[in-house]
Amino acid sequence: MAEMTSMPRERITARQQSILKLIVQEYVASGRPVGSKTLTERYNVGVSPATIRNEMAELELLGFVQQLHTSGGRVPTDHGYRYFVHHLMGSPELPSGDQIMIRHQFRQVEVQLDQWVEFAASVLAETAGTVSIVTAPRTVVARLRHFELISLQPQLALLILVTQESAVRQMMLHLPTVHDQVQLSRVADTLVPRIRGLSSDEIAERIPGTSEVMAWVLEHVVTGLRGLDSVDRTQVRHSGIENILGEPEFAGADAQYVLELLRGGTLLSAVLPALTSGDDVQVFIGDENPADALRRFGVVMASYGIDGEVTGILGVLGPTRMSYWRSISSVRYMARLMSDLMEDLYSA
Amino acid sequence: MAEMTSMPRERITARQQSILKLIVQEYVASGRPVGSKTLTERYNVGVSPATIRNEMAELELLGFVQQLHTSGGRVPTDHGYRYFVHHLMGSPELPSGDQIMIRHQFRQVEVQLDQWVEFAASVLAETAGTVSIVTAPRTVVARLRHFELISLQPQLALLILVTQESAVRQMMLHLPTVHDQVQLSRVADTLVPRIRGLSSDEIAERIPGTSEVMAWVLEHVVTGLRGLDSVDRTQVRHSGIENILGEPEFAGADAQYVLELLRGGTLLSAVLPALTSGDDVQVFIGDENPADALRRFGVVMASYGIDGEVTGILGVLGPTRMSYWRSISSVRYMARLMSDLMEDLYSA
DNA sequence: GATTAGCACTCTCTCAACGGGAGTGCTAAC
DNA sequence: GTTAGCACTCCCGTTGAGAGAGTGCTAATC
Repeated sequence: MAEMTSMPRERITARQQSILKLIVQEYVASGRPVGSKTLTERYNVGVSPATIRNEMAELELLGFVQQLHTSGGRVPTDHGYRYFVHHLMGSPELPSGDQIMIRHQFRQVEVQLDQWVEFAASVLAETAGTVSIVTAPRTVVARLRHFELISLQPQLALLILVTQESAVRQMMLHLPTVHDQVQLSRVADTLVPRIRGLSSDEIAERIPGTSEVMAWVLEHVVTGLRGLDSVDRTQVRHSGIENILGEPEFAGADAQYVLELLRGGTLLSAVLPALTSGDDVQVFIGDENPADALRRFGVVMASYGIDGEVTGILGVLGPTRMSYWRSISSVRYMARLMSDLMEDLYSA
Repeated sequence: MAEMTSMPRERITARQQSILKLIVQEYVASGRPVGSKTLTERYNVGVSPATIRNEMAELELLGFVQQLHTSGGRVPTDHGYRYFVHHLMGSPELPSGDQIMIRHQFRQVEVQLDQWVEFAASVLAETAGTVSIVTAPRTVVARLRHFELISLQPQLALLILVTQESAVRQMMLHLPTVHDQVQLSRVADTLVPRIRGLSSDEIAERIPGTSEVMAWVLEHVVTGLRGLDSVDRTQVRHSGIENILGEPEFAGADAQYVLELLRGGTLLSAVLPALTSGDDVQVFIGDENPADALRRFGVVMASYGIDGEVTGILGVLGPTRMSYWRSISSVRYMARLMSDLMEDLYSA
């Protein structure tokens, strides 16, 4: 079964192709094994059930479909899905109406990274009709653009960091001594030009040789920047669990399992290494998944952002019996949209 | 059934009380109707099953318990739960070990409102073992403390608002003309002292009579402040859906219903008007719920914050058959904790 | 030679029947 | 007032029959 991960090379006839296509479509829609008779009834293939049966038997021999029980209908194998995705599905593009609508919705949202990530997750879940997951983009290494100090109480200040990539972070800062807004502004005005454009490590080297407050502030600037270096767990959003609760595959306990996958980070850490930086969508079906925990699922993922600068990951997770057309077109479009948004933010 | 919302006044004997208590506890734990025999087997009541049966018949007459089917075990009624909560449960307090642990965890989290709200939701879900919901605190009316302008691109700036209550909001600002950081800082320095302490409406009146950029900036300060006036939809967090997925009450489709309640805001808008500002936890059981949509659930809610200044709501939602002890103690403690955190922020 | 009609067969799914188990109310004895 | 015993009720898991859908095979047809 290991060599199943390679692309199928078998030649099958045009009629077999169209039958396979119908089986996949029908099974995805109904969730029940597909028989020869239902096929002739529901679609107008030009041939009789008997002919379909012969072709089905052949398709089964080649490993594209499978019988769950003797004399039950056929169900696509992972292999069959893969063939469908590669050769029969066509090029999945979201209807341009949907594209415009989504882009418009994003204009309504407050221009802020957090919001985008969360919103992307919910839009993706809805258009794909499955569970979605989106990580906040991660810069290779965060560099400071600006920071501000705002006095909240005599010994408590708000520190606001802005990176080159316009990621923003706020932190409370308990000060060692009493300072008012004027003093704090002076501290910021002095420090900012000296550390602009530097990474956390570079700033850390310069801490010595400044006053007590300044050292204190710098120290927290460094920790704050460090936090922006790596993917933050709270910055991974998922959405759309309700979409799979109805599916027969996920009766009760299995939905819990999916939540585990999403929340525990299993999905991400499993998929991450397999995600080549090739700029298109990647599809993992059943057995092909890089982790055993995902063997029963279909996963469609893409990275977004600007190569070498900021990159994030987004994608969907569903039963192997999912609409790959919807999923792929949705993921592809969302990745493109998020990349565009990053471009807007980053191009200085 | 409407008068059921009032507190039960019936006098029942001490033995009936302890039997009712056992029925509630056993039913909450097992989920199956409780019979006289199981009770004597599992707990050592000093009497025989027959006696228990007599007492149960009496309890049923009084409306505390109910038989779902003839000759099935007994199940508490909403009335019975209410009596249990009021008279039999004792005073629910989280074990002090848990209290310390939770408070400690909050120290680890970044000091930021968003984070607190999200974290509170997840902690509450876990300790209560149900679905939780937490709203961000809302100020009666937001008043500006400070704002900053940070240049991102020649015509794009980041506007950071800080309210008196230390709520922070960032917004992207497309500028009508080109400005650099120095110019923007000057704008901020000029405006801040003139509008400090004012609400959005008060600032709106002063817009005329300033330069083009200033008017532009002020306009956005006003919209930004307005956003902080009201509860933001994205600022309502819930957590713990996985906790109810396993329960027999929520096989499949019903879990979707709960998600609807949480996300659509039905829960909040139903419970909000009924939440008197009395500072303790409020419990709605089944029929007592202010909205029909919640009739099958138990809801435990409390408001937190500082009266008249900042208030938010938090609570849990579960099947009527839920552990009210756990829920109430968790909600009570979290409300207290969040209030303390608000106090720290607000006391200037 | 490919296609199709017909047929016997297999397997799942639904539904009714059934018996064990748990619980009840009642009566009579303690 | 409490309890043992008993007849009765109802749920629930199992079983078995029949309907429905699907299959493979063979023989006839285009």
